[in-house]
Order: sequence, then structure tokens, then C-alpha cells
Amino acid sequence: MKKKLSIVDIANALNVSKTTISFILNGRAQEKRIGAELVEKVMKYVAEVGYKANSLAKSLRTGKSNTIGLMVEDISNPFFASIARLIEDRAYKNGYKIIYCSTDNDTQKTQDLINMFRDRHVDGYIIAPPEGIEEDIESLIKDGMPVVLFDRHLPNVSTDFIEVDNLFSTYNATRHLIDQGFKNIAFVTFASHQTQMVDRVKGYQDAINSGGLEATVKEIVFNQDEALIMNPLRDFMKANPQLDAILFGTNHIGTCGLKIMQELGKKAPTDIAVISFDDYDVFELHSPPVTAISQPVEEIADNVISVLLEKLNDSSVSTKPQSIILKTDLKIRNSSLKGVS
Amino acid sequence: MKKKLSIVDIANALNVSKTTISFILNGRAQEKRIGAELVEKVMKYVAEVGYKANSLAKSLRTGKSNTIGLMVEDISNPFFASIARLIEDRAYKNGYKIIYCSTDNDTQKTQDLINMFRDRHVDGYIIAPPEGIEEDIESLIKDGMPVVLFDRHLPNVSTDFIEVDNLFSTYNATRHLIDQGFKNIAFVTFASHQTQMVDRVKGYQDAINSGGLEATVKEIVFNQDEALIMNPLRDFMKANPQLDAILFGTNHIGTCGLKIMQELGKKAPTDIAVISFDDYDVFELHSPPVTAISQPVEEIADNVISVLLEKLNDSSVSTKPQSIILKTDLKIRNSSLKGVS
DNA sequence: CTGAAAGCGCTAACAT
DNA sequence: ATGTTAGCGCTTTCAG
Repeated sequence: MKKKLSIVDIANALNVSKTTISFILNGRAQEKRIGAELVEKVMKYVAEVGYKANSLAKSLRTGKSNTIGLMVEDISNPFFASIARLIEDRAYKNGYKIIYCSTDNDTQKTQDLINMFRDRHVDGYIIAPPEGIEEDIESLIKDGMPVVLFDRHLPNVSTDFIEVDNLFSTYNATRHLIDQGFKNIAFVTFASHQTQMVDRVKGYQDAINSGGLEATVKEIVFNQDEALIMNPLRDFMKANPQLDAILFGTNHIGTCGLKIMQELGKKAPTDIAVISFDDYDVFELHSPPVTAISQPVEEIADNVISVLLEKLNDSSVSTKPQSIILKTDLKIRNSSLKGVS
Repeated sequence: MKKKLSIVDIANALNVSKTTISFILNGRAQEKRIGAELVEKVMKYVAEVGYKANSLAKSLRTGKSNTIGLMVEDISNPFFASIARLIEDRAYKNGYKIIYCSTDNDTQKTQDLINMFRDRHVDGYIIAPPEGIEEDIESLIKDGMPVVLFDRHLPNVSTDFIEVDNLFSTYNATRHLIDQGFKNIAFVTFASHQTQMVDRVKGYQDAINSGGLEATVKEIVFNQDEALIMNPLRDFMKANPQLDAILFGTNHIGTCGLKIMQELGKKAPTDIAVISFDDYDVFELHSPPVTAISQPVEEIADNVISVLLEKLNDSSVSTKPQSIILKTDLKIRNSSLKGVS
């Protein structure tokens, strides 16, 4: 029914050249000194018939698609879901659409996805990069595509990124455990060479060293299948009854840890004190509430989108890449307090 | 550097017409009886130089964008995030990209979003529709767009939808509470006329009636700002100390309910038994674990995507719209068992 | 101030 | 079996 009408249709209907229509529609009437009455007439007619420019044709012509590609690790992870939500809002508000995908931290998959995005002519990229993707990102940048990394960065790639102070975050959390008097503190995390993960381990180790304690780091290989995370984790916890505190490196592994503790009938903080990276409802509502390193998701999203929009607008001005490091907040709750039950 | 090369570039390089290239690339070589050696030569060259068709141009020409528009209520809600994740996977596997957005159940926003999607020439729509969007959806369908609704449907719009058996789910959950011996059972939900919500209330009421008890339904106006959900909820719970059980209508409100119980120092099931719609980690890990009505997210996603792909493929065959109703699973945990502490 | 015309990269009738 | 050519709907230079 709503027969798609094109710019020529409306040009014909009004007996004007389509060029003129195009100028008017793009707000260049002033500049082109087009009669105010004509402008009004056109605008009125356009509104009346509900004409909408075909964005595909426009994109083909202009090379801009008004689309941003967003690549997160896993959209169903609450941390990434919240960020995606916030970015989505800001992007739509600025006339951009988001095409998203989950990388699963899989290099091959991410490469395919980047190609897909290129294909689609997305105008900009927001990426939480997996390992081994350096070259692809670099080639993107070399081709002049605006790229903003977040949550982590690639040490050898010079581009803008937004992340939190991971090193201090785990240092601080570990110090908190030490100050509470815990002696056998483990750090349990996913095996990864990503910057944020490396920093988190280092922060833990620095604190352990500063306290003259012994470090215990358990790295678990990430897997989509939760059982394959639970099993090694369970084995580890059973094999290390001497531990009196655990710091978990991500919300996902922290949640798995809590499930195991529930299974084994271990209570925090009496049996084992617990802290996890990334705060969310599960930790807040747990009994006892779980101390967590809370990332400023809003701030992250805001920074990501504003840096990207900046690059999108002054494509010419190639300023120094910005590295924005945000502070986290250690939400101290009962799970890490000695002498609380 | 990677100078975008077009189909003509490769046609020239090989001294062949671009039509031939186009046919070969689209797998119509057989059909067009193009020489096998030529085909191979072209394929080889294409792979070598890494030629990628410009999907924008292709879309403009063919009218297909290989994009699906996905509209959920809120991508940061774990239920929708999981579904989105699953749909994303299936869609990519079938060569479709997903453009998504959160409607916030806001009719106006959803209308804008639908227009945006139309603009973008998405090939199909997956929508968890807010109230008042009937006309827009109908116009979409009238224009021949494949539309699949999920999580709820629009009673007066005849199209495919996938949802769960909401009525039986809350009926069953309420019966469970009654069987456990609870007498003052409230249903707390978001104020909404959406089908799934109406059914959930009705299921509760049917069960209450069947048990000869008195119904207490509390509807809370949805708001982005969590405090505006917590406040009326807190007031309600304080004002109704006689309640010995509450059934929450969604995971979000269930989570808020748990937070309030924590604030007020109320324990389930001794002070108040609790069941919530939508299972997730929070409920599983809570102390005590919370009984929840678990929706089959994988099945929902699978059905949604296969129905949509079906419509995308036989656009001609306009079979009867399918209504797929899936079963939920009442995961009984300690929060709803009498005589457990 | 307004219009004609040349493409953006691709597909598909319609030749040949 | 392969090439010619006309658009898809839009923007933008260049002429009036």
C-alpha cells in the first residue's frame, strides 16, 4: 500500500528538479538560496505523503551508513549487556544504529565479524578485542576507520581505548582481604593474555607480595559450556582447603564460584571470604552480600560513545589516541569481612 | 591501502564482462553455462585479491539487506539478553545480521524504531511488542514484511508468534504455594495490558479461586529508575504483613522484591514464601534458592528464528500464521517450601 | 537560485 | 556462453 515513493516522485509531483528537493531535504536550502516558499511547500508535501529517503541509496552514494559496529565478548553477560544498552541509547540519540555481535573471544570469529562489518560499511567500530586480533584492527585503522576499544586494549596497537584501572582494582581488593586478616588468598580467573586480565593478576600479585603472603593463581580455560568451567573450579576448591579467601577475576567466574560454594556447603566469609570483579544483582543479593569491584558502566559507555562520535565528526583531525582509564569502586560487603557471619 | 575494488575492476583485470563475474559470484555459472575454467579462474582471482562485493550496492539493487531487526524490551534484562544472544548466533549462521534495539515498552519509541528499521530495509522483524503498536505492526505485515512476535502477542493482529504458556505457568506456581499450605498469596507484577501479563494474572487468579482463597494483586508502574519500583513495592510489603507468600510476575520485579526483603530482614520461606517468573542466576544462588518459573530460552530463540527464516525464504507461500506456545518449567527451590529454613 | 547529468557498485533483462 | 545496458535512489558538480 505505502508505495515507496522516491525523490523523483516528489520532484515530479511538485514540478521541481530532484536536485532542489535533495538540497532542501538536506538543509542546504539557505546555502543554495532556495526560495523560502518553495522550501516550505516541499517540506509540507514531504511530511504529508510521509516520504522517507532510502538510506541504502544514500549510503551507497555518500559512503556513510550511519551504523556503528559493536563487538562485545558476550551480549548475554550482564556487564556487556548493560554497556551495550547504554551505548545503544546514546547512539540512537545521535542518529546511529548499532549492529552488534558477540565475539566469544574467538579470534577467527572476530575476524569474520570484522569483515562482515566492513562489508556493511559501518562508519565506526566499538570493540572489546580478543587476543590475536591486532593485525585486523591495525588494518582497520590504516584504512581510516574510526575504532574505539574498550574493556581492554592491544598493547601494540595505537588507538583510542577506554578501560578501568584493573591493576589497582585487584591490588586494592586484595589489600582489603589482607587487612581483614586473611592469609591464604587465591586469585581465580580465566586464562587469558588480554591486558585487563594480565593487569588483574598483577594487581593481585603485587598486593600479595606487599603483604608477604604466598600467591595462588588458578586459571581456568574459558568455555561456553558452563560445566567445563565448574568442574576444574570445583576440583581446585576441593584440592585447596587451606584457602581462606578467593578473589574472582570476572563476574562469570565469580558466579560459578558461588555456585560451587553452595554445592559444597561453604559459607562466606567464615569458610572462605569472597570478592569478585564486576558487580551485579547476584552479588548484591547473595547471602551474605558479596564484595565486588564495581565498574562504572555508564561512564565507560559515555566515554566510548563520545570518543567515537568525536572521531566520526572530525575524521580529518587525527589527534593523539586517547587512553581513558576509569576508576572502579570496591563495594565492600559482608563476604569479605572477618568476624561476620 | 586496500583500495576497495569493485566488480568492474576484476572484470577488467580478467578481460571478462562484469555480468559474467556477477553470475559466477552468485553461483549461477551452471545455469548460465559458463565455462568451468573461466569460473575457476575468476574464483581464484577473486580470492587472491580479496574482493568483497559491496553489500550496500547489492541491497539497493536487490531490495534485500540480509538484516533482521530485533526489538526487545530491554537488552540489559537477562531474559532478553539470552534470547538476543541465541538469535544472534542463529541469524549469523544463516547469513543475516541483527540490528537490535530496546523498546522500553514505549509505544512512541517503538514506532520510531520501526520506521528506522523500515528505512534500513531490514528483511524481517522480530519483536516483543509493546502495547498500542497494533497498527504499525499491521501496516508492516500488509506491506509484506515478515514479522515474528515473541514473549507476547497482539490479540487483534494475525501474525506468527512464539510465547510460553503464561496462564498455566502462574496457575501452576500458585497451586504449588497453595499445596504447600500458604494462605495469603499475593501476585506482584508490572501494570500492563500485554497478553503475557494478563495471562499471568489470570493464571494466578484461577488458582486462588480454585483454592477458595482471597486474591491480592499489586501492580507497579514500570519505570527505568529502579527507586520508583522499589518504593511502591516496599510500601506494599510493609502495608501487608499478613501475606505469607508472593508470586512475582517478572524477574525484574522479583529481584526488586528480594532486595526489599533483604532490607526489611524478611526471610523466605519462613516470613514470606517467594516465587518469581523467569529463572536466572540470582534466583538460583539466593539463600534460600528461589523457586522460579523458567522459560525455555533456547527453544524460544530456535522457534523464533526458524519461523522467521521460513517466511524469509518462501515469501510467496502465505501459510496460516503459526502460534507456538511453549511450556515453562517450575523450578521448585526452598523459597516456596513450607517448613524449610 | 535551479536543473541536467554523472555516477556510487551491483543485478538482470535483453541482446549477441 | 558472454557482453551491453538500464536502472536501484540518492548526492553533487557544473551550467545555466
